[in-house]
Amino acid sequence: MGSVRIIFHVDMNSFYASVEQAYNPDLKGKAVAIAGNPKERRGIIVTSSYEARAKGIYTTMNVGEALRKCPDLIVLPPDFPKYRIASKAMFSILSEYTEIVEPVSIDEGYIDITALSKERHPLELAKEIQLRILHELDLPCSIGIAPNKFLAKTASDMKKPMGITVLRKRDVPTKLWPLPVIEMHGVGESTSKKLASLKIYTIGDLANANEGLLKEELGKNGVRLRERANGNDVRKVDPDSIYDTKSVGNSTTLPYDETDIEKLEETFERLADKVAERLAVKKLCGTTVSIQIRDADWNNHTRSKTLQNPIYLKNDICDEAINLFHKAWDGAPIRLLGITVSNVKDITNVPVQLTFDNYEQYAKDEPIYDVIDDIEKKFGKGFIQRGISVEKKSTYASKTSFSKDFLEDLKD
DNA sequence: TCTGGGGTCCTAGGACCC
DNA sequence: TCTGGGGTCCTAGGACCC
Repeated sequence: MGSVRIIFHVDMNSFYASVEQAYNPDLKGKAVAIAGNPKERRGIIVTSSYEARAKGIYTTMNVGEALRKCPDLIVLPPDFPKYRIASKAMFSILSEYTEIVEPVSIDEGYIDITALSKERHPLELAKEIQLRILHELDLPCSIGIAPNKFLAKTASDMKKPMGITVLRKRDVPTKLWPLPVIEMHGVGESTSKKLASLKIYTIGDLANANEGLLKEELGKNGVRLRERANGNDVRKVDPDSIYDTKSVGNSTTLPYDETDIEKLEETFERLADKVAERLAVKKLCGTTVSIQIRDADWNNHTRSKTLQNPIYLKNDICDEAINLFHKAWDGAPIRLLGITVSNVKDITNVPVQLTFDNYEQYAKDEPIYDVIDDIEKKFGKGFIQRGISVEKKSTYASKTSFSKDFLEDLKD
């Protein structure tokens, strides 16, 4: 039999607000909220201190509304560099105890302390970690202790702020089953409605529901949720999960619903610039470009295109995005635009994409050099802009990289 | 309560290949 | 000749989480 694991879920309490309060003690004990962009319509509350929550402030609330409800609310813009520093410090405390640390987001993570638990009582360990984070970083957190990720996560949610909760598998029928099914992580509004139509209202109903029925109505997610409702979850704590990014995107809600194509194209420029920048930081490139369009009625549309060769440059991303946009847009006012690059790979494992400026230094010893020469003889120096790729012992020209004229010419 | 921006995972249909 | 089954990739949309 596989032995029982012991997993902690560490969840920082109202993280952004707590970090602000830690940096500026004047904010302690006060109603503090972090809002996306306090002056524009996109200004919504992202996090708020417990003092603010007590006055009816909640996440996603509009800033104007929040201020009406709580006039002395201190609204701050987010300061991500600050939060990242606090986050790193928190995870570095966790990694003093074990290497099996999995950051889930900036303010929460799992650790597997099964091995450590031979020497130390898990509850004592949790108390120590919680107090260290409080004393060294001035930040409150809640910790869930359980034999798997789902139960640990559920447990950390049960007591906030500064809670420590143990949730054993044998506690599931008494502590979880009576709760409405929407309380479960992984069940949102849509799933809970679907479940209600199947007369499944509580987590207990879900745990004891017919598996075939769930599979039929909700696909594999239904089966998985049923497992979780029974307290089962075999997912490992994976320290490497943060290193495999699947996509990089950026989106923005426009100041007002927009129909002006120039403004929209400018927006795509900015989005592409940010995506390119963030890809560069992560040393990634990708083959699929998607755009997201949200109209005034909150209807979302996506369009995507998968290319032959991965891209990462701002202009390449922007061109693809604008092309997709023109194919999809019917002229209706637009509320939000987004660009995402997916199917990403590490840029160092990908054939070098040459530009006119750098091809000489890369191509010197490669057969591609002759090809470039030939092309330049035919079309003049400066014709090649990008898209000659060099791989060990093989060369190819990217389809998407040359002008139409050039492709026409190749036909004969 | 009329809603930001970052993501992940899943599904279903169609194209295409063997 | 109009007919199987399996697998992979692409696209669009949806659900969920923080």
